Amino acid sequence: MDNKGGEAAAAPKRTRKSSATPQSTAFLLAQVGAHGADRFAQRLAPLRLLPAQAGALRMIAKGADLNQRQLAERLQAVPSRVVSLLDDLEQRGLVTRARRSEDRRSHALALTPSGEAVLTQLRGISRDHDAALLSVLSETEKQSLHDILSRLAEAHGLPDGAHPGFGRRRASPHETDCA
Amino acid sequence: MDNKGGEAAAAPKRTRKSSATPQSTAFLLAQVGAHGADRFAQRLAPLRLLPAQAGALRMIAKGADLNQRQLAERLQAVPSRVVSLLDDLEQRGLVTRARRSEDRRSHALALTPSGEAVLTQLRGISRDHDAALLSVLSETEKQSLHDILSRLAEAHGLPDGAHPGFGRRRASPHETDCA
DNA sequence: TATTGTTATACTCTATAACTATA
DNA sequence: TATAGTTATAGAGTATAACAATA
Repeated sequence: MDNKGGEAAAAPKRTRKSSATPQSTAFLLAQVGAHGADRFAQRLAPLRLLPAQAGALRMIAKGADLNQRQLAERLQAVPSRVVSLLDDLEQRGLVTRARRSEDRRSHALALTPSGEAVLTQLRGISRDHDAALLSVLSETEKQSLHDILSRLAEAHGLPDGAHPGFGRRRASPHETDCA
Repeated sequence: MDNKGGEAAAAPKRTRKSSATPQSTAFLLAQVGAHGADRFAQRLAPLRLLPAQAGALRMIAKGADLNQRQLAERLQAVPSRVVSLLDDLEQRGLVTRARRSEDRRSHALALTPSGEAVLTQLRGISRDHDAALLSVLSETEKQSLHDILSRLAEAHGLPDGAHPGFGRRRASPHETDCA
């Protein structure tokens, strides 16, 4: 409730300098990762986009003509969750659901021009977020971190672009800091 | 729903090799961090401990004679949440709440011998978890990753030992893989 | 009969705020 | 009157499973 808006805060309440027991790497990873995810969600808030919706837009842009089943799979979310995600995106004119002629059960998902525009904004936000989160690192360190994390993601079979958190909701009632 | 039990899975469904657009470092960080947190929660399940409870035990062990208000602060959780966390721990004889003589409003928290024993188990689990999560890295890389993450945690003022996820619940209905 | 998408129900969880007791 | 802890309530969000339509 104090430095909620600060990016690289200068006044932590309780520094970890004096910590006799150093935190485990896995804990730090989870801690920093979750913090970053929260900050990212806040950056997304002005666009009225959930992290999972941002992921959906990226997925749709990449793998053209996905149907909802496939999207759910790649997002690691249940189909009914994808429905509510897409209901919103479609209503706001960012995504279209088109019944396929071959198989009229399945919806081909595609971005509208507005959707593409939002995706572009999204990319900018991602870049800003990355830069802010890693600002204290040297270029070499950034590179090294990226390499290591890629290796870990691959080693653990984490599907490309699918956040475990996409399944969850993530939205504090009072996160209107940026808006 | 496929490689849920595998640690360093050998058969990812969708490798990230061919990914034309490399993931941002922040995304990878969140992705790997969340995955690790999930796995850790699973390791905790047999002990019937929530991640936040594990954090509470560690906090109580470290800062002796905390009261609930202080614990809530360090855990970045709301006081009422701490109550339910502790209700369980106390009922199971891992933690004691002792009314202070100086200020009878405040409860001095302490670990029982059973609580100490669980804490020891916890440390073992943490070590195992760390080793498993980082098994594909060289010693140099592990060191490098730890250093970088520590720097990031400090730069962003993340309080030592407090997970942003401690506020949330985290417990899928069907996570009885390990048990 | 199997599969895609949708809806609806039931459930879990969390925070807010009222409440009690101490100070 | 202010603070520590507790309780209760209300609100948000998810998954499960039933459903409708296609195949």
